[in-house]
Amino acid sequence: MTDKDLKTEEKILEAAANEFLQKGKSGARMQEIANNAGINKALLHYYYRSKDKLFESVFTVVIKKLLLSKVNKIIEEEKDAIGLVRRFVATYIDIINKNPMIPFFVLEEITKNPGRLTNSMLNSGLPINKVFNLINDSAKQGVIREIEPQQLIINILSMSIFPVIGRNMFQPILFNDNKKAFDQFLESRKTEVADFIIRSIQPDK
Amino acid sequence: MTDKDLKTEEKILEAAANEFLQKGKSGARMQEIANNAGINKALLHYYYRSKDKLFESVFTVVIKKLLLSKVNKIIEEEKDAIGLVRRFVATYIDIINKNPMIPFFVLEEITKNPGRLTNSMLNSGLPINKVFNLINDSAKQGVIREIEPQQLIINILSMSIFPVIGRNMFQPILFNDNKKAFDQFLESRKTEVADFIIRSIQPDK
DNA sequence: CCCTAAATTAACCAAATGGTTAAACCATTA
DNA sequence: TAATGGTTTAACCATTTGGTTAATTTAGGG
Repeated sequence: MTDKDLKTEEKILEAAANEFLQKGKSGARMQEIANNAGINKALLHYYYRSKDKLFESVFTVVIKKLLLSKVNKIIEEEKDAIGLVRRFVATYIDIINKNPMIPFFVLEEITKNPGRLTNSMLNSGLPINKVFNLINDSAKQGVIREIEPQQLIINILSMSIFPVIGRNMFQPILFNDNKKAFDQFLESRKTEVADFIIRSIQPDK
Repeated sequence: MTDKDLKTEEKILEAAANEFLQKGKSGARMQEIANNAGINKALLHYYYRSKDKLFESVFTVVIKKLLLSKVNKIIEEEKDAIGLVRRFVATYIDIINKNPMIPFFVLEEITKNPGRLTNSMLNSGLPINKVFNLINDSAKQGVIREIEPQQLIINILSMSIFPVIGRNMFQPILFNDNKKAFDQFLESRKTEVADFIIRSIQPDK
């Protein structure tokens, strides 16, 4: 019982995640989720009462399980600004490459439904203050130049996330729609982006 | 007749743009568009046969009218890599700030419906080759360091576009949900981003 | 082996939604 | 002013869609 319970609930969540990630909240169809989970549609409502509730579950799982975990660890561990940039960029691009739908999915929901964040995600306690302090301290010690932490952080995130989100835009325009070339490009960015950033935050001599 | 024709068609297109920009293709409702245009729903189908056709019109207008025009001009005019970066970033961030919904709107459609690009947009003849050449030539002349044009271009676009797209994510997390502070932040990026980039592409001495 | 409670399904339902139709309206012009 | 053709509307329609209900199946414990 317990065994099959979990299996069914898990199957639903997985199918729902696929559907929501692919088509977004309003584009997703409960029937489709049921089909892909290999169950009757009524069972969806048996486990998760409504589409909204189901979405909520998927959203939480997707965010917590696939994004916040590794990131937090890196921030906690790394005490060196330059090293943090290197490790963060490499890890983050890697995570996103392996789950290319997630950033857009999260972005869509947060864009169309602001106020999502303040609750679950902000409480997830991502150690943003640590990053602020590290950037400021590193500047004071002359390891990097002075720079507003927000500017640096958003630059890093932008260059890590946006290329993947905008893949279907960039690949045709900048790579003749060559999938392999674009995959290589993304792979190379794990170090390229870090180098690009580090060059820019080198202290003025 | 002709006068009122255009007025109605225009009203529809405007209302449709608002609805599609706000809720996306699948979230948009024909009834809502009709309401906001102040007309009967049947009129929508009289002028634009279906939701798809209407969306198509909106999409084309939005892209051509609001994005490609100014950008092309800058690229055509500017012959200096550093100057191009400065002007492009300032202009682009400005355009996007004034139309913050557009990037996400375009992104959503292109993501969920790839193959959109190859037709209308790629034929719009944006002078991407000019940019490639300028970057390569500038590197050869020692004005900037060697860098893959794609890396540089995508870095520029990422840092210009993503902060606006991700506003509802960044504003709460990095700015205590202070709208004014974030507006100032975006404004300052018109020069900050250019500086950040230029520092990074300075030739190795 | 039977009883009970949870799991699962088939058949429905009501609301929403994109789309259609036939009639009314309005402006132009012959 | 009456005919004409484009414009606009009210009323419908068929389908889709999220959700419900009542009945059936399944599994485990006594």
